[in-house]
Order: sequence, then structure tokens, then C-alpha cells
Amino acid sequence: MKRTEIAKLLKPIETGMEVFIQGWVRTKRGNKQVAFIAVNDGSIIHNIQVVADAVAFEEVLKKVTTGACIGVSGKLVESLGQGQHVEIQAHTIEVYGTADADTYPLQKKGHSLEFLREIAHLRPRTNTFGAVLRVRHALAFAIHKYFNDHGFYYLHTPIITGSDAEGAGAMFRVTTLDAGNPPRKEDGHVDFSQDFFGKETSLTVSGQLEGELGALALGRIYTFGPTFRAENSNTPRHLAEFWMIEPEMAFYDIHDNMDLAEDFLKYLIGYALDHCADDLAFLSQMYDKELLNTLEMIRSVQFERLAYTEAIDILEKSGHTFEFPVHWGTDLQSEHERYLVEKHVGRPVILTDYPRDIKAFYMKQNDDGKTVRAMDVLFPRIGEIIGGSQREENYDALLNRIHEMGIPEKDVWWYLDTRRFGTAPHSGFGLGFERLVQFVTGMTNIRDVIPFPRTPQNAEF
RNA sequence: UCCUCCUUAGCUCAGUUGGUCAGAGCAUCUGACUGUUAAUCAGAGGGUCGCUGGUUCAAGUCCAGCAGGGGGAGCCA
Repeated sequence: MKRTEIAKLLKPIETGMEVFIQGWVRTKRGNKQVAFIAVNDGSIIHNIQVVADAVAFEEVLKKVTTGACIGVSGKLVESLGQGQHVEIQAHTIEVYGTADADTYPLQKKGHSLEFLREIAHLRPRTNTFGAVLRVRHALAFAIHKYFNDHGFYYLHTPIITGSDAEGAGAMFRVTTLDAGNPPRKEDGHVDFSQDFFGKETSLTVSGQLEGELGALALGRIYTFGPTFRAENSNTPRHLAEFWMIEPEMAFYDIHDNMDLAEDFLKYLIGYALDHCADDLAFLSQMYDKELLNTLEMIRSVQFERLAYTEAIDILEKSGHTFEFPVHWGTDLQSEHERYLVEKHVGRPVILTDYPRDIKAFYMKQNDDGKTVRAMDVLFPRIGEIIGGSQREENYDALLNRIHEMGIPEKDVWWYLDTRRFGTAPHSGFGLGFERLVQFVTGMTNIRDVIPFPRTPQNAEF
């Protein structure tokens, strides 16, 4: 008999037919006459209740413990008890895999997220991680759907890069050289010309520069892939390996860029609300009672757009005492962003036109000679969720900036070529995927929204 | 990397000014209960109180170092 997913059985359907389910036991309870087994197969957060005659199934029921994997055939009937509409009256129960109750780490109640991180190989079997991983999937799918529906092409930018001009922090080296005894040049430095690629290579910290190459040919592209930062960051918002979405659009100015970012985020949040209602309801109930309201608010409200200079003005006049004082020319601290978003505006904020000295070399320079056409989207609770800009398309202006910032021209000759040959105004932004999943699920630690988190001193599993 | 807090049974935690302080709930095992809802009720087993060293007549409790973890900051996505 063919397996039916539990999600299908829990939808309003007719009863009375024979069904077959396979899944993992969450709890078993009952008495000498009857046993109730809650089974979950990952297709939905809810369990289905299997009712078994305790006498007839006496032997097999001994092996049906929390965590065991079983297959059950039986009749789908309306439930006699409260708490569920339907249940399965078991005709056969097969145990595929037992789970010794003395050693199986997951129990019926009370596990901290910290403990579950230590057993990341088993935590997908919990309600919380089942919900988070289903939402994560839905968001990933929605990202591809949004871009596909809007005429963007999915561009695969390299994961191994020979460019260290991306300027986004420390990188992981990629090498096949013998770490204990690498070949050396006469001056004592490691001779990377003998390495696999004949030069120093690293894992990518951003696909943006390559993304621009795609946009200046295909019009609109996006990347969605793994990204690596070797920073020693120990926070609930950073991972050494994470996933990033980077759209890049020819003929978009900064306003088009902001319109896209706002519409994109609203679509993704709306998609999760529309497709993950059960999971979000569970997460809302368990972790953040305001979660659904917050998501609905973001979906419907218009984002506030402010220039950096205006934001500084607001902060200076706020009368609020900050740990770090604000003044024009410095980057905003977390506390400043939170004040703007949560206290002053009360909804998402897009900040634009930052001082050029605190932003990357590729950003379009404004005529005032002081600012660039950057745009950061700030969300409540998590701060910056998107960072982007209109790109500098003028060859001379870009080259000048590269010189000013001491970037070796030979490393970016190919990037500069796009401005030498058929340059075009264009824009783009980056969205940290896990930050998005964090926001949508209400998880406060980023390590709980990726199946196998990589952080300093931790690459288990 | 800096600041700060935490580490007691398989899990979640309580242990008041150092002196019956080795505890509770859940889990496990045994028994009871004709449909339960993280079932309930009764009983039992289970801990070198993170590790190392120190102070003291006496340390889970105080001090130091180390390890692991949480939160905040920086870096950023």
C-alpha cells in the first residue's frame, strides 16, 4: 500500500478508507486496553493519532517509544476523543527503527535551543526546527519564484574566487598545498604559483562584482548561494557560512532599487504568511506572541525613506542618550538603527545617501562630493536586513575611487572593463537569507534558522 | 576580539549569610487505570554539583586558572 503524507490526512477529507502512514513517534500513552501513538512525518507540524489495541499489539508496542520510526496501516476514522478530527485505527504496525529510551536525547518536553544546538543532527525532529526548516524552504522557493516571475535570471557566481577586492571582510583560503610544508619562494613567502589555481584563492564573501557582469549583459540577474566570512564574530546574528541573495539590475537607479527591495521583502513575508500558516502560528505561540502581527504590519505598511543626513538630524534632536554619540560621518550603531525603526518611525526604514568614506568603493558618488547612493533597509528587532546601492558606472570616477582606497587595479581590471565597454547605470543589493528567516520565524539566534550552523570553533555535523 | 552572565540527575531547573544541601518536575523502570491529548495516580533506580588548584575545622556555596555555553558590543548579511 502506498504511503499517504500526514499533511493530506489532516486536511478535511472523507473518512472510512484504509490508509498507510510512515513517520516518527512523538509520544505514546494509554492503558492496558488501548494505546495512543502520536506520529509525525515532517509533512506538517501536526501529528496524527494512531489508536492501537494494547492487547493485540502488546509486543510491538514495547518498541514503539518516543523517536522510533514506524509504518502504520489502518482505517482513517473520525476521532472519538477531543483534540483531533481524525485518527487511524491500526491494523498493522511495523517498527523500522527503534529509539532506546535511555539514550535517545529528545524527550517529550522541555528542551532548550542551546541544548538542541548540541544535537543538530536530531533537532530537525522537533516541532520548532520542523517549522523553521519548512519556513526556510518556503522562503527559498519564494525568492526564486519572485525573481523568475519578474524577469530576473538566476546567475551562478563562483564560490571559489581569486579576488580579494570584494572588501567584505576576512576570507577562508582555498588551497591544496601541504599546510605543514608549503613550497616557498626565495623571499620565504608561500609560493602560490604552485597551488591548484596558480594563485591565491578563497571562498567568496560576495557574488556582487560578478553579478554586475551578468546584469550588464542579461539586464536583471540574481544570485542565491553560500557565502563565507572568516570573521571572528560571536553573535546571534552572524555565521561563518551563510546564504545570500544578491539581485543586480541594469538601468535601475537608487529609487528603482528601493522600490524593488521593498516589494521583494513584502512578497517574501506575504508568501510565508500565506503558505506557512500552521508553522508560523506555532512559532508565534512558542516564541513571540507578536510575530504574526509584526509580519502582517510589514506586508501592508509603506517603508519610510530617509537620507542619512536627515537620520543623523533626527537622532541628534531626539533628546535620547545613546551609548555611542551620533554625528555626521560615522556609521550608525545598532542602538541608533533600533531607535529610528522602533521608536521614531515605527516601521521599516530605508536609509540612503551615506557618507562615502564609510561605504564601499563601487557605490555611485553623489554630486555633493560627500555622499554615495547607498541604501540600507532597516527592520525592527534585527536592524539592517538589506544593504545595497546604485553602482558607480562612470569609469573615471570609479577608477579614482579605487586608487583612493588603495585597491590594486590589476585585481579588478575585469570589473573596470564593464565601465570601459558599454557601461550603464545599474543597481543592486544583498539580502542575508538567514537574517530573513530569523525575522520571519521570530528565532532570536541565527544558529537556529540554518540546519548546520558554522561559527568560530564550531563545524560539528 | 572586548564586556557580562551561566555550567547541580538523561532534560528543565531549585539549592537563601559556607555547616543533614545532594533536591523537584519531566524522562526511564515497576504497578494501577476501557480513549488518552507534553494523560493521570502510586512506587523505584539515577548525580565525583564542568575541570584543575586554592582558602577554611568544613566548599555545590568563597577565590584563581582552564574548558564549554548564553547575552551585549565590534565586524557585517
